[in-house]
Amino acid sequence: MSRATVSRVVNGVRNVAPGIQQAVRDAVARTGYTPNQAARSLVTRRTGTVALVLSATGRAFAARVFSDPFFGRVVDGVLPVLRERTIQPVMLVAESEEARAQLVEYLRQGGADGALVVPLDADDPLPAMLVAADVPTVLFGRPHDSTRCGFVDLDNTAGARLAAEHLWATGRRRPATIAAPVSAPTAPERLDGFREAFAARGVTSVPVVRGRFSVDSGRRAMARLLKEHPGIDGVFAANDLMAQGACQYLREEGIAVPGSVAVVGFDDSVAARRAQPQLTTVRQPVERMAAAMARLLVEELTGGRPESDRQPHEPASKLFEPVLVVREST
Amino acid sequence: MSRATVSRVVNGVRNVAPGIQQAVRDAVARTGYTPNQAARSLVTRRTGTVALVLSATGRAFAARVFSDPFFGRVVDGVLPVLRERTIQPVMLVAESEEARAQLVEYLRQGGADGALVVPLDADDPLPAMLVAADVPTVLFGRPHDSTRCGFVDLDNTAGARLAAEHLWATGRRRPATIAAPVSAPTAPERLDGFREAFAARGVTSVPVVRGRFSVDSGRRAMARLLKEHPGIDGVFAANDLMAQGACQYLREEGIAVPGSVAVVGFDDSVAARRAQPQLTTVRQPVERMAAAMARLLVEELTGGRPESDRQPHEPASKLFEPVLVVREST
DNA sequence: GAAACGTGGGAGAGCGCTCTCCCGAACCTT
DNA sequence: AAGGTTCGGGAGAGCGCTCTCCCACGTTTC
Repeated sequence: MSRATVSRVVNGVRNVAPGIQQAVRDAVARTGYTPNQAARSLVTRRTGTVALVLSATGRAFAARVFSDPFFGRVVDGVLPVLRERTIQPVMLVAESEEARAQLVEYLRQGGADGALVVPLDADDPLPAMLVAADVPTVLFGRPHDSTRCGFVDLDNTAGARLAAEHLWATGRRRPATIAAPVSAPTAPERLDGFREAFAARGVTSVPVVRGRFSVDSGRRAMARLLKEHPGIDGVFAANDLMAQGACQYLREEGIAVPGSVAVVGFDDSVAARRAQPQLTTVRQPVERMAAAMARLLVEELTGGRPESDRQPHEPASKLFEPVLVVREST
Repeated sequence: MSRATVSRVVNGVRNVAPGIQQAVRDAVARTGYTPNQAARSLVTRRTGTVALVLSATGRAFAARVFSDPFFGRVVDGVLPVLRERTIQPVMLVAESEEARAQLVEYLRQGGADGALVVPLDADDPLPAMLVAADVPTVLFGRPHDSTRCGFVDLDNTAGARLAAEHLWATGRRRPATIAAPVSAPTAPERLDGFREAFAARGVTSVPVVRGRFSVDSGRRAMARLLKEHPGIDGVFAANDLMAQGACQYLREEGIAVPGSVAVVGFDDSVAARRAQPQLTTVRQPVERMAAAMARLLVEELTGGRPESDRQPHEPASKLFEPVLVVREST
């Protein structure tokens, strides 16, 4: 029997007589034969693999990533989409500049067919590097520079506006906000959206303290806010973890939530439900966004580009709308 | 110029005249040439890649993994070791039975040179599957069955004993423990170690409630413990997150920590320092253990086995001793 | 000055697959 | 019954590297 026939059976291409098919399968099972991935991708120019890249500069890498439920949600969203298509998901991390270079090299050498990138900093150079290296790439969050690649994004401005309008509607007139770190991609939108919505209603001064997305930083931010602006009656935090921290601090200080101060979070992560009180928050459908991101990439990969008309790129993207979820903290 | 010369320059093997070397480098830079990884591994039978595998059965996969600082510490420990040797780390997850099968297939086809496995359940079949598939494997935690492969482990019994002895030494005579989920690999050792140490001192009845490694489950466990055994004066939790939850609950109920009830955690993760009060805890050097795990695998991979004397396996392993860290909660 | 040696570079054989031909046999069609 | 049309299977050419020969040239040695 020829290699060709075996190949046909294994890959399920063309017709092979059932008898022969069975014979091949038996032989495969008997000998424990495994096709060599390297040889296969050498000719197919495919690895059947997609990289999920987590990019964060600076230290305390793991602490940043593995304490926030956010990335877990991304993983949860991406996995089913890839599994369903029998694409092997591999997670890559770029925790330093060297790591980033190594990673780009790995991908351009064909380590994976494409990359799903979750940048944790707005000025992350990785997306641009990948696009320059001709790696099919889809981002979580709009690319900040002119990098032309696919992405999914949330209308963060609208989300922040939702929070502001809700606080306004429930009678809060002395708002403050615990903003994201300046480096965060979503920081400006969530901050400005909140401020502008209040400005439009005549409230021009909104105290801002930056947090670092953690529960702890939320506590500290709340403490500072309260010290510098004792009259505050409504707080919008740029994620649920910080909102949770704010609530903890307020209650410890004997300040009623939502009685005296209302708190709105962002994301609607598990933390929002787990917090005491349960958080009113702006829902970001992370899992759905991540799934969409994976689908976008898969389409680009299988997009049947007939070799010739490979446009420089035609970045597809998808936008999501936030929704306000009202619970106990407002 | 021949391909061979280029290959020699790129891989830095043998002597190549400096002039020629420069010429090659220039050409590479100019044309943006990138060697094809697939072709290379086809002949070298190496990918230059090591997989860090996270295996967890059951649902809420991401929630389990990305909310506990534990896995982040493993990553932090593994990365430097691999980076230093320019081995590309790829993280793989086995979140379902299918995923597990797919993953094993991927690795035996040569998707990576070896696997570092962190099983979250004691009865995880993955390690055995990998060993059966001839994938060089090193585990975090002693293999539960007769799987012959390398591993690193902590003396969990000794750790639990440390906690017990400390509680005893500080005058606690009515201990209780918030144990790990039955499925956790470390559950029996940490539980039995604690009980036996007290039994040796004449305290035979130690109430046990199972938690799920989360802050929340720690709170609930503490609540139940207190309700069913109001006299408790010392609690040992199987990880810091649960200890933190226990402290939170106790303080909310107006019970002084460590005044009325002392609390000891396990791991010495960031959560221990962040908790209020700061946790007395049994230190598990996760980063060092993870680094050792990576080194063990690298040695097995580069271990110069001269092809012929490939023993069935000679599993190397390394054991670590826990240390008690006394802070404010006792 | 000839033989021995070392050193840099080319030729070419694979690595293990996939995939395009191509050919023989069986099945229709008129 | 002769031609055309499937259909199943084999042969063999690569995919892009690495690595072992092997050869040509310069350098040393007696």
